[in-house]
Amino acid sequence: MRSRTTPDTPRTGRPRSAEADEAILEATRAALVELGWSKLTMGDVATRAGVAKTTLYRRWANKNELVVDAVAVLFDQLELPDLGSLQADIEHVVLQFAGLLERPETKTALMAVVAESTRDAPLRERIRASIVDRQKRLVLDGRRRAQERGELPSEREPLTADAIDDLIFDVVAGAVVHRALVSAEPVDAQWVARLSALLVGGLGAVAALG
Amino acid sequence: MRSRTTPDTPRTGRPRSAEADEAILEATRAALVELGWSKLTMGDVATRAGVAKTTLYRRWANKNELVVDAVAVLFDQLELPDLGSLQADIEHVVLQFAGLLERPETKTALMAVVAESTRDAPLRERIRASIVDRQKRLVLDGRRRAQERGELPSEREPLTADAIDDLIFDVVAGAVVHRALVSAEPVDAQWVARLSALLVGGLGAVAALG
DNA sequence: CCATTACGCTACGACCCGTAGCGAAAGGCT
DNA sequence: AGCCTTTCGCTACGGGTCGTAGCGTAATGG
Repeated sequence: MRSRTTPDTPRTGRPRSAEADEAILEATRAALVELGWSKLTMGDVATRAGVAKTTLYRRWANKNELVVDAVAVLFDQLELPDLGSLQADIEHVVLQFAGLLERPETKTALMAVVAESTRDAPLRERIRASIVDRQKRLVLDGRRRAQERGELPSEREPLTADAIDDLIFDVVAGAVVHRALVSAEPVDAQWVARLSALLVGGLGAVAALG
Repeated sequence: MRSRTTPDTPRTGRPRSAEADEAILEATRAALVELGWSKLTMGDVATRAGVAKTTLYRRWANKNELVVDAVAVLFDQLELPDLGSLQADIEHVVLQFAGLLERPETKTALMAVVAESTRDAPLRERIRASIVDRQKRLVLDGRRRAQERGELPSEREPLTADAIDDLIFDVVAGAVVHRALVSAEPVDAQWVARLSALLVGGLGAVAALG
């Protein structure tokens, strides 16, 4: 966590209510499901959480940061069990990610906060730290495992390896998001099978570039 | 075009001002550059366009539809010149698309309207018709040319061919958008070269699935 | 018991929304 | 020409949200 506006925890005075924290985040998710991003208001969230509006503003400066924190915890579920092959690992994590994007909270919130982040560097950093990096770690773990199995060669140039990791991440995450939110079509097993085949088949060609 | 709210063009009465139309769309783009999506207001756009606020609402029901129309024309620039090879065609169109996403108008607007469209089916359809389909046609043209050159086999199953088109489209568009807006890193020639190598190398593996 | 901070509550100015009502302008129709 | 119809600019309005200020009260630590 460690993300909301808590610059220096004071050692004196009444402490912040942890129950209020969780109630606010839960109320935010509920409001996202019910109203969506654009119709969600701070006053409504406060009412749902049984909390005064001023209590919200003591913790989050604006709607953007509140929603990022409310949605971020959902991405903690993402895991990468070792299924024995690169293709199986890819398919599993893609289906997991797609499952998250099916949820109405994330569907309406994720794109909205990313859109806002194009003009708000601190927000972009907050999203990166609490959501994006968590996904990216799965790519790194997947590549490491595939190398240990001998499915992928160990890249000699660390700079190139990083660039390929970045590419894979943008391709996988971007494709799933685009399929789910822009094309608005289901991320089903067949589509995932084709995507992972494309990746596994294409990785060799990319590595050959050097 | 043919997108704004003009259900049945009446043949009587004072006609709508075409100058006002263009002034409003231009003012909308300017406001997007200067203020971004979230701080753009209908009143401000009207003032910039030198037009009354009521004139806006006679044409567009809300901010979402106005912004979609204002941004859509930018996507008319996308073209697919025949560069002689599939890889060259891919790299060219990806760089073109990335150039569009670099512009502050599209950067702030595209994700925002897509986010809104998750709860607004008519808006989603409007985006699809005026923006997404225009991009997708490039994919179809590119595949047809590659087949004519003998770079790609002609798929026997039309259903499979459509599914692969969909996949390619989501992968390319999704990867570029994710790279530009989420990872917030440049879509430069080297990244594009790796992406197109991944695609060209992986297409064979996907086709082998049947 | 005192300093300090969080809390709930109320109230407030500022802003934006979307619409109504008006008189004037700009076309088509006969 | 005269009439009809629709658009235009303008003003004004109720309704809603924002983010903050001010207050008295509650909950900690020294």
